Amino acid sequence: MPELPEAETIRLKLIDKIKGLTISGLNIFEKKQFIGNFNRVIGSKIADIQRRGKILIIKLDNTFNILVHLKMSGRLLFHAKLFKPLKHTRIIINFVNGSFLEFNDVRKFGWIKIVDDQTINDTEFKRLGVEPLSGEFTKKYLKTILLKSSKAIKFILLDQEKIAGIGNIYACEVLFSAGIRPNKPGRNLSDREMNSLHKVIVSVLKKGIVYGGSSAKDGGYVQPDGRYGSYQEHFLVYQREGEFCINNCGERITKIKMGGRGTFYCSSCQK
DNA sequence: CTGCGGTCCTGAAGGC
DNA sequence: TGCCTTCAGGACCGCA
Repeated sequence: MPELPEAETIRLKLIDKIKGLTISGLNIFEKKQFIGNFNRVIGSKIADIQRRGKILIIKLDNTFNILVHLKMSGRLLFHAKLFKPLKHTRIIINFVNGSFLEFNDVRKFGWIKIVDDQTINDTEFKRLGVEPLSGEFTKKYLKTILLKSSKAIKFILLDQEKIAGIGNIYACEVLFSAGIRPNKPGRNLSDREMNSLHKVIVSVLKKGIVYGGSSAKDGGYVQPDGRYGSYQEHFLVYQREGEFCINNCGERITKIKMGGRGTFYCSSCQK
């Protein structure tokens, strides 16, 4: 499912393809997934693509932005020409040069929103926490949010109001790399564990970007050209239930449910 | 305020 | 073969 590394990969791969293109029109096949006034974007040019957490921000040359959240099964695909809508194509953004951007989403959880700059600053991102790959995400910040919460560390990592961009896959991978049990209360982490956690949040997310994101077994994520990411080949615990831990501790990977989400960890290496 | 569980949605997979 | 159940899960909503 698209988390920060997947959204960032899409941003990096899409920017050269669509920057400078003029929008000629939109096809909206699933109304519930489109929010805002599409007239605001017709005739405007793509100025830039940015990202906030898991949300892509396609900035236009006026004061408007196209926000995209892919949720679990969303895909953003670029087609140079002659694109025919597929079964799960929900929205198409057409460019005057004949190319298209396709928003495809099997489960219909994702959305596209048209918002102006003011709305972005005042409401849209107001409740999002710090960017984990920015200078704002310091050890001090992490320690502060952890010490304030008695919630399980995994829930804190998934809380977009604290840190923006971590989803279920990267939360599992981060906690394994930090040697911390997913259900350990945030405020019970030792100073050493907090330092380790800070370090691996950054390194695991960066690694996800290097590998072009993760196209997990059940996931819908692909890059804008339709190709898979390869981070799933480097999963240490996610979807590895019953397999031996890579640390050769002799233990097998355990799967539990936390908040209805699959949670994978090594009961020997994660304390 | 917190925390918990239901909801949305579809297709794949498993059970009988 | 075919039908039914379960599972995947981010964000939001309502309730205790």
